Amino acid sequence: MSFNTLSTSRRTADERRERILDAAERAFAAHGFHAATMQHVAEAAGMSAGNLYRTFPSKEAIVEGLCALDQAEGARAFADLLAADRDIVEAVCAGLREHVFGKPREKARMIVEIWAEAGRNPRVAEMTRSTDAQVLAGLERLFEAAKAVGAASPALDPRIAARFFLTFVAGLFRRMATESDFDREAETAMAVGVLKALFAGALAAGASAEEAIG
Amino acid sequence: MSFNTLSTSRRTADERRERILDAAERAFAAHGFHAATMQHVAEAAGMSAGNLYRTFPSKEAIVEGLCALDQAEGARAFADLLAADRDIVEAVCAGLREHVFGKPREKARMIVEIWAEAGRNPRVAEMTRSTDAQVLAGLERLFEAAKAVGAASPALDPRIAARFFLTFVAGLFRRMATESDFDREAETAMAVGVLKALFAGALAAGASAEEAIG
DNA sequence: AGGCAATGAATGAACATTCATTCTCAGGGG
DNA sequence: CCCCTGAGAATGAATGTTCATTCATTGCCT
Repeated sequence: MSFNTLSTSRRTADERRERILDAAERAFAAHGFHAATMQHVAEAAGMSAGNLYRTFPSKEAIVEGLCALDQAEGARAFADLLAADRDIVEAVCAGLREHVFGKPREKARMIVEIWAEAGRNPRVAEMTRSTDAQVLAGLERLFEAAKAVGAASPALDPRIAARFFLTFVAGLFRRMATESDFDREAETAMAVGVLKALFAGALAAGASAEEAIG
Repeated sequence: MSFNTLSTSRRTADERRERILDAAERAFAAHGFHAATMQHVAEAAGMSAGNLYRTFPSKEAIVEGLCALDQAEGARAFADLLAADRDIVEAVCAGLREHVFGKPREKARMIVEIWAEAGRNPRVAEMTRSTDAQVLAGLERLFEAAKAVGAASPALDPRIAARFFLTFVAGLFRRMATESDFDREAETAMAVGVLKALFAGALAAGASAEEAIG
């Protein structure tokens, strides 16, 4: 029975961990990492403050656990994108709809909070760096694949396109986080337009400048 | 002489204010608004903690004063842009070089910090909202002017282009803030490419999708 | 002297963390 | 069937620290 006991305790420990991180996400999104108290987190999790320490050794551990979770989630969303078998442009649009515009406002706030924390906490900085690198590499492969099947202009530079896309999506999150009247419909339309222009080769090095006036 | 006395005391009060906000910027960029202490700010300003209260009524007032300053600075940078008499595309590139890529990393961190703070402090939220609105309106006028003089494609939608540009620049700041190896040269090149494509009409509603494959 | 600036120790509140205590519940013996 | 026991889970009051804010005091300039 030691197996059973172990697996049971494992499971409940994981559940508790998940429950606390879920609560922490709400508390931290509302107050920020440093202004939120352990009381806030405990209240959101429906348990006492002291009990949090049975699962996490410190407040900072909760912060870092949450950052890791969010980063992993972002990376997973991109992995889904790469595995898609549909039309590539369509797949990217769908990913944007679901994993960017589909997120609640608090999620965007949490992401901005993590960016700020990355500026001070080296462990969090390393998490964002590593996720960025993963996403950039994935996007690069995606654009290469799109070129290979003719879904993207041959003039497209995959590396530059990947950096552009990452930048653009980051900007979308910042605007979702701070604009209370963020218009998801209108912004989705803009994003789709941007994507199509990107695949059409608008960003190809130097080439587009000529078309401007002529 | 009451005039003199008044203006003298005004000036020194303003100087002190400026000096404190300058110090606060450094302290807050390093620790974040909530983890930075009044001691940190005082030390950075070269004065005692108690003395800060002769100029600001509270820590929060310093935070808000700093946010206001940064937002005003951003708005001013855009105003410069609008007043330029050069080629419009060139002026925008120059503005980007100076007011985005030309800023030190801490400035970008400060901006991300302000975004995070806007999520909790309504007064800060209002500041960012108002600056965004100003910048959006300015950009819209800029794109309209560019179309009028033939510097931008007639197909360009100024409103959409303005929203896109704001999003893109926000993403650049986020990446400057978090990427320790941010390559200003390479990113500037990318940004210039994006701008040229934008002016060339790449974002024109629907039109660009067709060019993609054909 | 006298007022203005600045100091830094003192105050009190807020908070992360700890820990003695209480609760819960599964199992077993009467 | 009921009571006991003990171990893991959970509580919440206590602890010690950190920090914003205050204020009595000191220095400085005219």
